[in-house]
Order: sequence, then C-alpha cells, then structure tokens
Amino acid sequence: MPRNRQQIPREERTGDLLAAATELFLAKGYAKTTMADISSAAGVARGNVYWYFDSKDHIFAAVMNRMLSREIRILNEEQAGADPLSRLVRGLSDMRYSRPLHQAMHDRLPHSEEVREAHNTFLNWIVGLVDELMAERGLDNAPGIDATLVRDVAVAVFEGANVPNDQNRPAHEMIRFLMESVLARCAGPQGRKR
Amino acid sequence: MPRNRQQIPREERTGDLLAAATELFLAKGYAKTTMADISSAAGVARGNVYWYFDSKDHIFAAVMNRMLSREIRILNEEQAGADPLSRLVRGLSDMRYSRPLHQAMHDRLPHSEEVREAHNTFLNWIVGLVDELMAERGLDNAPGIDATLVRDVAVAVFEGANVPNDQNRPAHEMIRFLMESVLARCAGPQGRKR
DNA sequence: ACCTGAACACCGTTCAAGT
DNA sequence: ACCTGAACACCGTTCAAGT
Repeated sequence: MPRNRQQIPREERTGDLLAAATELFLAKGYAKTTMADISSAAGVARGNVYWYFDSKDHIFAAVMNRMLSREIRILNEEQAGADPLSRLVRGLSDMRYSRPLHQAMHDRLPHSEEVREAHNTFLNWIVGLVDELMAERGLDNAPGIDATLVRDVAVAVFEGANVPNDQNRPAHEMIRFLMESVLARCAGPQGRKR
Repeated sequence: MPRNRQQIPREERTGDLLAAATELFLAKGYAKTTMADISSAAGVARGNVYWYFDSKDHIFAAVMNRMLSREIRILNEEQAGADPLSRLVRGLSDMRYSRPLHQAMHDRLPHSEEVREAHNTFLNWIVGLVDELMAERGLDNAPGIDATLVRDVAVAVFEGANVPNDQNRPAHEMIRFLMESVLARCAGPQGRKR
C-alpha cells in the first residue's frame, strides 16, 4: 500500500480536516492551533493541508460557515413555528460555546476575504431575524423609530457579547433585553401603528 | 560622543517610544507594526525597546492607557458641568479614530495581563458614566429594571461598535439610542420613581 | 492527482558584547 | 545603566521530489 497515494475521496479528507480543525479551534483557540496540529490530527503531513485549503484563514472560514449552517438547520427543524425573537435568542444561546472563535474572526477580518464573508453570514442571519421581528410588530417603517439603527444596535450587542470580559453576560439575554426595550418604547409614546 | 551612552533621561526616551508606537499603531494597526518599526522610528536599535518595555503588549497597553487618560482629562476640562450621557457620547465620539486599536486589544486580551488591565480601564470608564446616569434618573434600583443588565448591554454596544463591519455606525449614536430607549421604557409603564 | 518533509520568510524576543 | 546587532524560536507557507 503506497503511502503517497490518495487513500480516501477528496470530500472525506476535507471533512476530516474540517472536523480536526473544529475540535482544535474550540479546544485551544484559533491562534494557538497550528497548522501542524491540524495536519497531524487528521493524519497527514504539514504541507498537505494546503492541497485542500489555501490558508489557515480559509480553513477557519470553512469551519465557521459549517457551524452556522448547522445551527440554522437545527433552528429550522426545532423552532419552525416560533416567533423571530425566540428563534434569535435560542440561536445565540446555542452559540455561546463558540464565542472565542467568533472573536477570533474579528482578528482575521482585515487579513482575509473569506473570513469577512463568513463573518457577514453571521451578521446577516441576525439582521434577518431582527427585520422579521420588526416587521411582525409593524415597526419596520414606523415614524418614531429608525429600523436601521435598531438593526445596527442589535448587531453591536451581539458582537460586543463575543468579547471576553469579566461579566460575561450571554448574548441572548442582552439581545432579549434590548429588543424588549425597543419594542416597549415603540408601543409607548408613539403608540402602536396598524 | 559615545553612541552607546544614555543621551537623554529615561522618561524622555520612554515618551519618544510611546509617541512613535502610538503613531505607528494608528497608521498601520497593531499587527502590522513591528518592534523594528517602533525602535527605528524612535532612533534606537531593535533590542533596546526591551530595556524600557517588557514586550510588545506592554508598550501597547501603555499606549492605550495614555490615550484614555488624555481623553478623560479633556472631558473633565471641556464637559465639566455636562450630564453623564453627553459626556459619554462625547467621549465615544472622540475615540472613533482609535477603534481599530481598541479592537486589537481584544486580540491580545488572552495573552497579556497588561492589555487586560488597560481594557478594563476603558470598560470601567463607561460603566461609571452609565451608573451615574442611572442614579441621576433615580433608576439605579428601580423595581422594573436591572441596572446591572443595562450596564452590560451598554458595554456590549461599545465593544460591538469597535468591530469593523460594513455599516460602521459610530458607538456614540448607538449608545445614545440604547440609553434613551431604556430610559423611555422605565419612564413608561413602571412609572417614574421618586 | 495527491502526498511528504525540508527549507524559507517573518517577526518577537534574547543575549553576549560593547561603552 | 544603557545600547547594539547577531542569533534564536515559532509558525504559516512554499516547493522540489516522490508515488
């Protein structure tokens, strides 16, 4: 059996590398996981990773994309009928364990187009749910409120929750509080529309 | 004139290094500024920086501490009588240009105690102003509201605003919106206390 | 088409040797 | 006490050589 011949199909090897990288990134963080760690965990030589992924950032982006799409699939299955706010809160709650990795994306944003794309996918997911929520309450173009601003603040809270600090309050709590405050404000003085 | 003898007092050289580092960090970012860049900008050899600062993170923390304390001094002078919310908004507005550096602190938090301390100083500054604001409105221990949660969300918005994204909405706008929403919510259904 | 490991590039940090 | 520059360590990436 030749050591240098492809033993397994491309997709499977890609999957192995992705699985190894995911595990290592979660365990040690992005910066402390070396390409040598990933290659040896997947049972290949250092250089071989570059046959499947162009760079460490490429494999990182792929890991993050896979995480988010899995989470979205789970939400679609388990929370099919739920309102946007509970879906959002549930998703954020599920993602708590990958906070450090989301933060690592921020480090890499300036250096990698692929990481930027993966990161935008996260933000678009949140923006979509916030928009849905606002529309459901008929606030998407209410006079007293700037829906764009609400979106941006929600995204900022999410991003801010991913920064490690002493308090370490989970994102889903803060997003819930924020959205409830905004909704209460709208339902108050300005009165409810439609 | 001996090339190897101390020409200038320690404090002045430290100041030169700090000034050079500040300029370079602002211009090129933390990651792309090398220790060689800093040393040559200050006119010393590579290794000499380590006589004044233990590491790149130490010099970075010193740079950030100096920035914040200068900003606080300016605010105290120019906004002496202003209410906490406008002081906070003004400070955040002034700090817009150093966003990328604040974000770089996040990268270094796991690796450096000094950066953690510098970062905490930023957060404490914000928390102090938020607390002051809540106390001024008599909401620091109102029944319907969790002041700790308000603090954490405000901090999260600040942190989130420091992450680069396409929208790039300034932190002070978002903080103002957040605090106004929270205050409106409290002044609404629960009614104003005291 | 895929795999290997030596070699390169880059940069933070150290250190023996200077004054 | 301060300063220098060569040398080291670490790791992402490349590449000539294999099957």
